[in-house]
Amino acid sequence: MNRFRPLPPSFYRRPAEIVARDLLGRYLVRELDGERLVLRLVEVEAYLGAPDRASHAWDGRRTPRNESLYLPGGHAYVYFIYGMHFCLNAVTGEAGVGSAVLLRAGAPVEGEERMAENRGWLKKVRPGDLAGGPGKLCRALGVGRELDGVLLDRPPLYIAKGEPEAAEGTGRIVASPRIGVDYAGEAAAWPLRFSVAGERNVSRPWPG
DNA sequence: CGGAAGATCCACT
DNA sequence: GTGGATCTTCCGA
Repeated sequence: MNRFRPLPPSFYRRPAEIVARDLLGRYLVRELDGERLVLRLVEVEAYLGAPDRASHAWDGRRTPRNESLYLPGGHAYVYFIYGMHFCLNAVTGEAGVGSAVLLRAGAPVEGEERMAENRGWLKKVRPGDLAGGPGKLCRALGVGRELDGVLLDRPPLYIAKGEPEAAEGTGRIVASPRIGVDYAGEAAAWPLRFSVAGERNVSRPWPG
């Protein structure tokens, strides 16, 4: 049987924080030039949409850049940030909500060599840091603007069942405040960053 | 219209 | 710990 069967769109049509936890341990699969690149998701963040000041959809904001954030759950939202980097999200909930899960870090499962090549000028590819951060993750997988708005249930980009952490209970899942959102008032403290305890392939250590 | 800052990362001190 | 890369959006003049 296929180890990399995609999750259906219905998986994503739930609240972002539920989907975020459920995504930990899943396989993020990218097919690139006939090659299969696979990361096991170890760090994600939930963004809640209009009520969440840290979200690109805060207060219902709509711009050309974030348009795909309002698609139905199960689509990709890829955006360009700091004039340098792409970030990949899985849109969650129903169409028009604007909630999503940012895929922050993954551990290599397949295609590690190619992913290291993709990193290119984002060099310093050290063990445990191949995709340890949202910009690095996109760079490693060759994810760019052309994948903004695609459905995540088929090649060339999908998320497969993998080895979900949530299925083991919450013992291995750590919740903490999101990274780089200090400007977001109360929302900055919401514990919407989720990572796998003990994983070294994360963007930053855990608090405490 | 201009300046500032951002869901980032790297090089250097 | 600081500065730079330089796209996109926001806000004040």
